Amino acid sequence: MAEDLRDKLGAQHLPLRDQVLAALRTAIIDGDYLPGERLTEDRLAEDFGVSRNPVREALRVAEAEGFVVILPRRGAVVASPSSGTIGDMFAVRERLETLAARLAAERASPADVAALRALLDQGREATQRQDLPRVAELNSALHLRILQISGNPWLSSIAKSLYLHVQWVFRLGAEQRAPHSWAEHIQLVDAIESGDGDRAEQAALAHLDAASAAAYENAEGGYGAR
Amino acid sequence: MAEDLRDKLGAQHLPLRDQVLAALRTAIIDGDYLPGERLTEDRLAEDFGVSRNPVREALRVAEAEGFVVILPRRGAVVASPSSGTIGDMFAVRERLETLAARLAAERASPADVAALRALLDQGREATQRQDLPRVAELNSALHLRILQISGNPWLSSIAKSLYLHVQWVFRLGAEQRAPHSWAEHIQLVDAIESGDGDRAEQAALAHLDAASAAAYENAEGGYGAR
DNA sequence: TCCGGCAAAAGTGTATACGAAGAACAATTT
DNA sequence: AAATTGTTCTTCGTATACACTTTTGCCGGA
Repeated sequence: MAEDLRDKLGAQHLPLRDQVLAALRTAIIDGDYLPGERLTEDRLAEDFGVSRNPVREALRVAEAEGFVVILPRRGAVVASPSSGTIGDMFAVRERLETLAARLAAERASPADVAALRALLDQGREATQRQDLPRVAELNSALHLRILQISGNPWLSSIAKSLYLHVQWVFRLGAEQRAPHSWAEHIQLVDAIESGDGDRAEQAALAHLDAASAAAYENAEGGYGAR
Repeated sequence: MAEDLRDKLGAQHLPLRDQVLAALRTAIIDGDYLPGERLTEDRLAEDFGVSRNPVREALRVAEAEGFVVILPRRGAVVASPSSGTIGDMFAVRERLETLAARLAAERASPADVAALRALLDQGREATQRQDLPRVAELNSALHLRILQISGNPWLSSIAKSLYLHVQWVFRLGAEQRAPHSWAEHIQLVDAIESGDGDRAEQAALAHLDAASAAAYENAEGGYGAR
């Protein structure tokens, strides 16, 4: 029997609450809902065209992820990513993504490396076309892929969440730096391909330091802290 | 992350969903709900004596935290912490908690150090009394306190979540090691008090390595990976 | 005008009910 | 024995109700 488990379970049905959560996240990241803005359940329910229950469940997860703050009997407000936390985020990313790079170097299969190279090529091409949104997208894809190759689920899920917040804090500023950082990406993938964990970790560190420095420059124009 | 608004006014309520979530977490960690066990909403609602709504919201968060897996239209089952992830968890903890130790060393106020010393004393006392549960509790309290002193909210919240999972995977085994590890704790606090980041990081690393080694020994008797 | 208090409004927290649809399992038929 | 059908369980989304809390806005009085 060639029947797989994959569509055995109703896997293509995605619950409304997940759609609401995704929509809520992107709305917050894109700035449609501004930090400090009050998010009443009724309002969200109306915005997304659903009832209160899916909204409530999405809100609880969004709270756990740090996108909103829920005050008892007062409701939810969009969290305020004070620019002071940029340093905190990068400190954690530095620890986590360097580990990911090391593990990826030690475990990457040829197919994994090929996938990374493909992303690299697309990134170079998109950079030439000045397609900034696409570059940013590929940038995320590359890093996420490395996380995945590392094979450590904790690393992967934690860093993924961090990534969303990084994008939130300086949503456009980072895009402008992305082309510049592409050379560092090549170094990183080269190091991973070599299988040298130390070298990969070093390359990741260099990349993050550069990104961190750029982030601080762009941070000035960001949101004020509440 | 930590909004001061939270404890500003009238925040002593503690919504039911939070109580349910806490109860659910501890029930899973304590093994009252075993991995793979099916958790229907009605059943949980009855177990905790509440309606389905708080249960649903708690389940979504528990899913985000990795304690349960929710299959669309099938319901929630307790996640299976295969012992193979022990190494993954420790790899991440090593990166994170060493950073926490370093930051704590750099930022700890005298009051912070005093609080750590107090925990240390209580720990020594509890160890003499052979009060294992209390020792385990103080062990958690100490590490959590260091996380908090580090002042990095991301570090704190991520590591806190990891901690719960670590306790889950080898819930009793770790308790038996706890007395043995107390000497390492003293080294760690000493290093933090000295303000020497490198030394604190080193002490944290030594502690985690020892804990990791002990964990692997105890892991054999744990759950089988389903 | 400004202040204090009081009452209405808004909004969350919780419970309950109901219909729809998917998934699993049992029974029946071929 | 295999396939089909039917039943049951459960989630999913919706709707409604109500208690309680916080907020707001109004009103009268100084």
